[in-house]
Amino acid sequence: MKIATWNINGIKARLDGVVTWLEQATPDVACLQEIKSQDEGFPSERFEELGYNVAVHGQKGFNGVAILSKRPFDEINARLPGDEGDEQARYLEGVFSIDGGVVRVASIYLPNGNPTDSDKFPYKLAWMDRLRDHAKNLLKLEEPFVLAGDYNVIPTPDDVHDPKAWEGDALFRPETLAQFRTLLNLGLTDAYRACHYQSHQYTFWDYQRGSWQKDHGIRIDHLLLSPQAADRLQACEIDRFTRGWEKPSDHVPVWIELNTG
DNA sequence: ATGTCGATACTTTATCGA
Repeated sequence: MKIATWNINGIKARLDGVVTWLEQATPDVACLQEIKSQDEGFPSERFEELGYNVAVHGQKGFNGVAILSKRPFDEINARLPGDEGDEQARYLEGVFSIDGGVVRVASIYLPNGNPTDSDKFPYKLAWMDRLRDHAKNLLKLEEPFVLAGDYNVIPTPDDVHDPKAWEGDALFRPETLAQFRTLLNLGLTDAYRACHYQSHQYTFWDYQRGSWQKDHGIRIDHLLLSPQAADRLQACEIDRFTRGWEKPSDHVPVWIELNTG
């Protein structure tokens, strides 16, 4: 079972690219972030034509997450628990039947948090608290689950071209990295790190300053696996090639292959 | 210091968010 995540930076601007990638990569589940669309504006029909079931949690103009799945959804849960007043569309979870059980997949768009002297940074840290609490509850189910998305977290200096250049940024602040480690320390596995020892492998290159041409990237899109999912992990790869396409997203897809036998 | 995108609105240029 191939499960992918991709921050597409606007579905209206990226529809043709997403369709092309889906036809080439043929993921069973694709988690999308930053759709920047309301539910009713999301082009579900284009994906249904490709054989996908579609779940959308949208918002006008900003944020927004979706899940495309070749298997039917047994369950769909939108919104991260822990703050009823949070109106930002950043979390969507689907449950799918596999042979002998289920697999749960979440599409996550973790807050950016910049500038760090605004209320956006404490919002990011609080959101990470909520994600950790939610993950802790999911772990009690002892199911395979995958938390996939744009974490807006550079886990270590090995995941950025120039650590100095990102010093003080919300994606690389010590508080952010500590929160991310706390999440991992519940017993989750960073799928890419489990499959690759190479450092300086990126999933995002800024549109500015020729970042792509100079390979000045960061690794901020992650798939975190429960122990039951990690035991089934076969592969994890970054589809770098989409960054060289016409009208690219600033992020590229990351995917795993899970043995669901 | 700046460079780029995408979406939005009292749009045709500025603003915000990233």
